[in-house]
Amino acid sequence: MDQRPRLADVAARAGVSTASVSLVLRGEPGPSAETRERVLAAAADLSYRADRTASLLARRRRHLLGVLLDVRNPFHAELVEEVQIEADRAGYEVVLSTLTRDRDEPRAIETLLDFRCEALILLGPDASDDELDKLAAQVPCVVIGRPVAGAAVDVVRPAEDVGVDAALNHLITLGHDRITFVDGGRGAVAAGRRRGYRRAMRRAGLVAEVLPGDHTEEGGVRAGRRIVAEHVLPTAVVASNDRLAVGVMDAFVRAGVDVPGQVSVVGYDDSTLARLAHIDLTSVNQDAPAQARSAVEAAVSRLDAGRTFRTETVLVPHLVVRGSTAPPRSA
Amino acid sequence: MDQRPRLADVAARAGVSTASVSLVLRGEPGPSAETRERVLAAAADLSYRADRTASLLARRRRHLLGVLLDVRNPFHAELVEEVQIEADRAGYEVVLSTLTRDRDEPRAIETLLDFRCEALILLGPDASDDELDKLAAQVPCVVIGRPVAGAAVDVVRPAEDVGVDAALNHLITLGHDRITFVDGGRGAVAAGRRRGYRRAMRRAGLVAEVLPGDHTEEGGVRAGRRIVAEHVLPTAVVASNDRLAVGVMDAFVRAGVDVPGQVSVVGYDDSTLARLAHIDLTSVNQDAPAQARSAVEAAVSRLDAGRTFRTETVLVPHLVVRGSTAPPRSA
DNA sequence: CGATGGATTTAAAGCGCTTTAAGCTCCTGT
DNA sequence: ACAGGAGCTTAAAGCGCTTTAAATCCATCG
Repeated sequence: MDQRPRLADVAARAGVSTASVSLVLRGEPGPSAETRERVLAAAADLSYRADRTASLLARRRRHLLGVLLDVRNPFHAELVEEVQIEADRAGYEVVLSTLTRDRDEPRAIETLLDFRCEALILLGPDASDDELDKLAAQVPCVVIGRPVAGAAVDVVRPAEDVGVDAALNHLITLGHDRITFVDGGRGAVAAGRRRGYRRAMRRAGLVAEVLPGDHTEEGGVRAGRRIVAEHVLPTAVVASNDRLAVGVMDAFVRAGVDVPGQVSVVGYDDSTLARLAHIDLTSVNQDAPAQARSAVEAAVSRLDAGRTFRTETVLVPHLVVRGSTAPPRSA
Repeated sequence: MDQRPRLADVAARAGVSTASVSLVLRGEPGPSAETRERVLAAAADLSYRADRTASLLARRRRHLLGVLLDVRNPFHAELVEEVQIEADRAGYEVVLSTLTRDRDEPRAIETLLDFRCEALILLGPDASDDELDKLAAQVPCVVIGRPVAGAAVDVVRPAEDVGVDAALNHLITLGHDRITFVDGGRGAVAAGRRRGYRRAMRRAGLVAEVLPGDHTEEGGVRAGRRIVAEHVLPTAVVASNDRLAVGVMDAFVRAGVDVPGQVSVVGYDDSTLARLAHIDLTSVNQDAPAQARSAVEAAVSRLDAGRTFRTETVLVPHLVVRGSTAPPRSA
C-alpha cells in the first residue's frame, strides 16, 4: 500500500525510457505522438503522480516561491490565495511559511530558504530595511504592503494617500464639510493615510481634524465616544482602517447616533468585515489580486527575465461605496 | 552569490567525510567529540544550512505532515499555528495547502500527496466520508472538526453538545429560564449543538425554542430582529456560533435592547470576534491547541508507533464567560 | 547506395543529502 | 602474539526525478 508508482514503473509499463516519460509528463517537446499516448496511458493506468520533492531536487531550477505570512491575518489570507493562483499560472510552486508563537519572522524565513525557494514574497514583514536588504542579497525578495528603503528589495504597495483621497472626494461630492479622521497610529501605512487626509482637506479648503487611534476596534470605540461627546457632530468620519471604523460605528449605535443618517463613516481596507451585511461599510479596496499579481510578476521577472534593478509598484486603490455613507442631513 | 554551501563543502573544510557531517548536523550518535566540534565550526563558518528538499528525498522517511486548510478561515489559522508547533516538537515538518478560487479540495490534497506527505491533517474537509476513506487507504488521515463515518480516518473533534451544555448551565445558574437558541442550519456541527441545547433544556425542565439561522452575521441579524419583534423577550439567547451571536447583538443594539441588561447572549467558538473589547461575548472555547495536539499525535502514532486502528478524539470544550451574560433583570 | 540531417529515444550523470556496510585503529583478554 | 571487539570514519549506493550528450532511426539527397 505504501508504494506509489515511480517514474520507472510508468516507463516499464509504456515500454520506453524514464527520460521519455519525464518529457511527456511535463509536456516538453520531443517525444512522438505515439510515445506520448502510450506514456499517458501507462501513467493513467498506474495513476502516477510525480514526486515533487524529487522533481524539485533534480531540476536545477527549483521553480519555488516562498511566501512569508501571518496565517491569522485575513488580508494575508486573501493575498496568499491570489499568489497561489498567479504562481500556478507562471509555472511556479508555492511554499507557505507562517509566523506562530514559537516561530518568529527570521525562523519562518529560514524555513523558506531551507526549501531553496528561488524568491521570497514577504507579506508585511516586520524586519528592518537593513535586514531585508541583507536577505535580498541572498535571494530575490518582494515585500508587499509597506515601503522599504533597501536598495535590492522589490516593493508592491498601495498608494495609501490616494485611497483616502478617493474617500474624501466621495464625501465632499455628497456635500460633507466637517470630516474627522481617526488615525492609525505610528507606522508607514497609517502615516500615508493621514497624509492623504490632510492633503485632500487642504485642497478642498476644509479644516482637518485628526483623532488618535490605533487600527483596532477598541481604538475606534474610544474615538467614537469622543466624537459623540463633542457639542457638534462632524458630518462624516474617515477611519484609517476598517476595524477602527467598525469600532466608531459601534460607539455611534450605542449612543443613538444614526449612520449614515447623522454621520457617514468610511473605512479603509475593504476587509471581509466591511462587507458584512449588518456593517455594510463604505471602504477603500486595496485590490489584493492586483498586489499578488504584481508581486509574483516581480519575482518572476527577476528569475526568468534576469531583471536586476529594483522595482516599486504602487497600486491605486479604489473606493467601494456601501451603506455607511449618504449626503449629510442638512444637504 | 547564488551558490549556497553544500554538505560536501562543509566536509571538505572540516576535513571529514560527508557522512560524518550529516551525522553531526543531525545530532546522531557516532562521531567523536572532536569531529563534532570541527564540523560544527566549519558549518558555522560557511553558515551552512541543509537543503530540505534533498534531505527529504534522501531520507526514506519523509517526516512531512500535510495540512489542508482554508487560509481564509480564522479558526483554521489558529489550528495551523498549533499544528506547526506540535509538529516541530515531534520532529516533523509541515506543508500547508490551502483552498483557493482555482484550487478545490481534491486539487489541494493532491499537492500534499505530491510532496509525499506521510500523513494528512484535514481541517474541516468537505469531502464525503467515502472519499475520505479512499484517501485514508493511501495515506493516514486525520480530520479535525467533524465526525467521519469512514473506518480508517482518525477524527479529532469537540463535543459540541457538551459545549452548549456548559453555556446553558451557566445561564441557568444565573437564573435564566427563557433561553432561545439560534440554530446553525444543516451540517453535523450545527446538529450537535442543537442537540446539546434540546437535551440541556429538557433536563432543566425548560421549554426549548429554536430559531432558524445559518452561522453568518446576517442570519444572526434576522434572528435578532425576530426576537425583538416578539411580545415577550427571552432572558437569554444562545447562538450556534459567534458570528450569529454578533448578528443578534447587533440587531439588539439597534433596537435598543440592552445586552446583558435585558437579554444575555452566548456565542460558540470563542473566535477572535468574541474577544473584541466592544463585543466581549461569552462563548464556548474549542481549545484549538488541544485539537491540534491531538491531531498531530494521531498522525505520529500511526507513523512512528505503527498504530493501525482508528481513533476518535472528542475534546471537551469550556465556556469563557465575558460581559454579554449577566443575571436576568427580574432575578 | 552511402552520406546527411532531422526527429526521436535513451543511457547515464547528476541534484544534495542519508544510510548502510565495510574499513580502520586501538584495546582487551587469553 | 593474536582473535575479537569497541569506537569511529567513510566509500558508495541510493532517494525519484531531470537533463545532457550520444545513439538510433529513417527519409531524403547527390
